Amino acid sequence: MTGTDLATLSDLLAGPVVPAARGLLGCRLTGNGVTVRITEVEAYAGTAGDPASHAHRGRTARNAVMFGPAGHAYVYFTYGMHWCVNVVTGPDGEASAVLLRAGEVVEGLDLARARRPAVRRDVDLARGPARLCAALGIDRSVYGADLLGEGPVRLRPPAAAVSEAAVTAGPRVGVTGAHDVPWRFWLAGDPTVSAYRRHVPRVRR
DNA sequence: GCGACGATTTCG
DNA sequence: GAAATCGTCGCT
Repeated sequence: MTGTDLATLSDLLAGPVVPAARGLLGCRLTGNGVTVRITEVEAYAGTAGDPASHAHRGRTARNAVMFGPAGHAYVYFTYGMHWCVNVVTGPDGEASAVLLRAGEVVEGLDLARARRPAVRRDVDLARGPARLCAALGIDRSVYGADLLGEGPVRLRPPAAAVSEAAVTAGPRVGVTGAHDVPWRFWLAGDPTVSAYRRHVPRVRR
């Protein structure tokens, strides 16, 4: 993402998911008084051949917003306690999206600390998709919101341009399949990037 | 209607 | 290493 205006960002998000994911690095996401600079993302394709995507088996009530226009928030609840947020990408009718996995808190530090009482180091405030949502106060109410609009949760272009050389790619975290697809992107060396963990199936009892 | 499991985090 | 905790989706 080298452009600095909202229209450029909007156009990028309406295109293919991988460039959109790369372009989201460095963007700023503000949620309820806390702003993060996005440092780690993952791309998810729609129904076409990405078994890790929530839209892989087609449209449901939960993933419906993924099939809509780009720039809206796909928020989902997981593990019975955590929220995660995606930015919908691609043309209307195609269900691709980018999971926001981590960010650096650049505004509202005290508020973020209050929302994440267990955290000791500031770099951990939004280091992980559910942590990022907790720090920004994102929950079900944000589902479907236009992030390029003027709501309580807003996505804006980078304050400073992010060079392609600063971006590293690797396999996505925690997904059940498609370990060979390098669709996780992060800013190399940034301390707020989350740790890589392979998917581990839960043990039944 | 029922049950397995998850794009996770935290604590021991 | 394992618990916490519940919405979602496919059907055991």
